[in-house]
Amino acid sequence: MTVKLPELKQNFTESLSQISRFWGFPKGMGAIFGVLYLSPTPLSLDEIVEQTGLTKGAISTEVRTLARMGLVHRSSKLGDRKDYYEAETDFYQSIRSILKERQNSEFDRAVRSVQEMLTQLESDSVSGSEADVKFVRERVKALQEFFNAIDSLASAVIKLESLGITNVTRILKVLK
Amino acid sequence: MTVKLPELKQNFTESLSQISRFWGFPKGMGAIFGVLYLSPTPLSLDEIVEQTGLTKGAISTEVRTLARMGLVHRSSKLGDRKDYYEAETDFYQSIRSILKERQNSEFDRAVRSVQEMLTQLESDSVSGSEADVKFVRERVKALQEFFNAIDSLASAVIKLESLGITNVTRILKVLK
DNA sequence: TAGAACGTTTAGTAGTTACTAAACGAAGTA
DNA sequence: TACTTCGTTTAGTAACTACTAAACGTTCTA
Repeated sequence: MTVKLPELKQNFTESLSQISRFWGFPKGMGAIFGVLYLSPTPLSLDEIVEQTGLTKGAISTEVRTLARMGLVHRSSKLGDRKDYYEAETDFYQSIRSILKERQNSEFDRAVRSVQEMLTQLESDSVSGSEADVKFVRERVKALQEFFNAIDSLASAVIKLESLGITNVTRILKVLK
Repeated sequence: MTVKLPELKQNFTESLSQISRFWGFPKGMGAIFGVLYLSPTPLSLDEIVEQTGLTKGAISTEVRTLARMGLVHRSSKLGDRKDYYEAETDFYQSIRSILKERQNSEFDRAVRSVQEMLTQLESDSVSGSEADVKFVRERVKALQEFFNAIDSLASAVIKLESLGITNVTRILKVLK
């Protein structure tokens, strides 16, 4: 038995919606990316409206954050007042932009705050029983080191300049 | 100028709350983990109530999901009816449990769904213009390969048996 | 100038989430 | 037995989120 292409496309966008929601993004974002990703040509805002069922307003705002994350690109044709959007197909490129975007975020602020605590703890400027301070210092330090490791891993991914999937497989071999 | 230890601990748990929320978990979870992580001894439910300001009910449920993720461990003393909780300090161990937990989740279902589409597309069981089908097939395939790469990376992390941070640094050197 | 074709912003809403307060159950103790 | 002392479950709520519908501003066109 055969499946019709438009039907399959719809299933695809639904899957992307779920994935989007799972990672804490609005499901509409996944849907928008989905239709753009499966479109051979860039789509206008109204075409996205038609294919997702969302309203212009919602798409207008969500497409902007998608662009900020580097997952879609906005372009325009000469002599055409519409904006056109297309999906980024290099996912590693996207990851890079997302990670850059997350820089200077609430997350980073919190991590920096932990870093400051550690320096305080290491400079003996914390009052309390010797043993207690030592214990807390070691725990905080361990967490800080973990954060650093994650951070290095992230920036390592950022540095992977469009070498694609083969690179990841290379890493995995090393891990064996 | 010096800071008092309890004050610093409180700042710490607030930072963890923010980090928790950033990753899509309730901020209470971060706070609970925070006080457990900075406690030299396992804490009872009521002690956590006291230090976080949350109610027993909330902690009861959230501590359970923390345990399921392997971030805290529940234990009990003989002749003491209370349960005691302590934080896992091997973060790589925790990551492993979290990733295992996320297996069989909504995320995985969606990914499998995409996998099924791909097999359909590759077995010529999709009706539509030749060029269109080909285009969609290639796009879906690229996404699928990306998912596989991420998945391999995840299971590679799972396999890192308590080798700690040095291992991550090893990986990073390879990436250079 | 009026009007159409865009994208954006705003006000309002349905649904969800992270809690609290309190009832509940189980298990030990007098 | 009744009384504590635990942890759990449930009902309700305040705050937030992802939207919709519609007003709005801008730019092109007649």
